[in-house]
Amino acid sequence: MTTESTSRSRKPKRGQTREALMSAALELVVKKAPFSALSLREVTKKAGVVPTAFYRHFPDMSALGLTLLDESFRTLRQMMRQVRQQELPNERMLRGSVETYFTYVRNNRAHFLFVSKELASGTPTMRNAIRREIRMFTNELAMDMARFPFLNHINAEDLQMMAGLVVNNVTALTQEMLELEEIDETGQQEVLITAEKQLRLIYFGVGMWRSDKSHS
Amino acid sequence: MTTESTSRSRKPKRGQTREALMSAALELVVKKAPFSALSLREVTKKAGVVPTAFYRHFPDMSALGLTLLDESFRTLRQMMRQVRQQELPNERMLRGSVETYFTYVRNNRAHFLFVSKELASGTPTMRNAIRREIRMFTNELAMDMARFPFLNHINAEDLQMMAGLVVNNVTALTQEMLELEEIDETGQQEVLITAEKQLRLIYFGVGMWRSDKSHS
DNA sequence: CTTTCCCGTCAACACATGTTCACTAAAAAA
DNA sequence: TTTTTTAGTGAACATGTGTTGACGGGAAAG
Repeated sequence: MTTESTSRSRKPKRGQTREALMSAALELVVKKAPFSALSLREVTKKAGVVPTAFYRHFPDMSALGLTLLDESFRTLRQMMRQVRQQELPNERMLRGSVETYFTYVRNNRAHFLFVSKELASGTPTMRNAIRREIRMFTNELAMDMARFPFLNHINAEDLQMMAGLVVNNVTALTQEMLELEEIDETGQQEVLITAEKQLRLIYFGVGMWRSDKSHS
Repeated sequence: MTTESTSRSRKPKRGQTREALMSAALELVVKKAPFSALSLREVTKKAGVVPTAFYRHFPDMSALGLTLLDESFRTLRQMMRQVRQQELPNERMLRGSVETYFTYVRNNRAHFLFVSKELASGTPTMRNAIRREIRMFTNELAMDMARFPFLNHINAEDLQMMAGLVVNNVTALTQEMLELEEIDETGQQEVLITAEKQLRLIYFGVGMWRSDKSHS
């Protein structure tokens, strides 16, 4: 027995209350409302703890929110790393990346949902943090693309634009996927196929790119 | 004098309270929080009316929300109509459409912001209504594209996919634009340029589209 | 051992919230 | 005109909220 688990109203829960608070909040966000609509008491109740215990771990709700955001970012970066270390771009790579990505989304619904909601409805602090993170992803993607042989005739600015296009779409499709029931296999498969098609269009459509008339 | 405007604690405000409530709520959403975080009393206070007066116009807050959504949709459809009745696609059309669209966004910040926030953080009812509306837009766009001469070799399914790509991106760029300060002219100009570039890539990149190997 | 400190509990507060009810003045209908 | 309907007000309620303070048990440090 590791923690003397009588499980019944034992008082000090050995630092695991903090995590209980975090996952309680996360659950509530997933199945109820934006984080800003959660009340401290609500969270502590769901965590099985008295309201005042909250202050032992966080100064206030917004601190909890930022911690949750950090945790989500860790998930996101881990995903990014895994997607990036795919091999160089042959025809198959695209499908592979898309699949690993959306598998990640499925396995981390809560975090993706949290970020997605906060991006639109969070405090300015949160929104900025998320948008900064997304901009970082975009930059990394642009750098990766610069290494693709069939894209090496594209200048840096256009690569950035392309990467933005990709990220915007993946983001949108992610939100679409998150709206689906977890059971809806066919729906999820459709999103995946759409994603692959759209990315294919972006990647290979860029081949037409040549110096054209208008704009500076 | 039309409405006997002594303006000072005059009692019946002739049906204009309803609108006051709506725009009060809209303002609060714009500069404070998601709609779900607004309180009835907060709204009535901002509207300059006693809390109980609310019930003369709406059964509860969620009804106000739906009304606000309706109003926003009217704005959105009007915009769509105006963008659609642009001429057929020469090189200039793209820029023209992009400009009219984002002008609309600028002139209706509140409505676009409201919809954008509710899409992510609203009640399921709201989210579904918005997604349905967006799907409608996408379909109309696909139909419009079908009439473009240089796209008439694309089958319906791919057109739908293309339209989705366009809508996803415009949505994302809209949110980006809404994050900018209203004064930030250069920032807004940049978004506009990016938009045009990205759309150009989508529209003309599709020229490469030919029956290729993989996927069903 | 004793002391310290972490961490959960309980009681209590001041305040904001949604909603009710009865009341009334103006506008509209008769 | 009189009557009815519409749309505002005020007092009052039960409940939910963030936060404070003093208390105490168990784990870790001395």
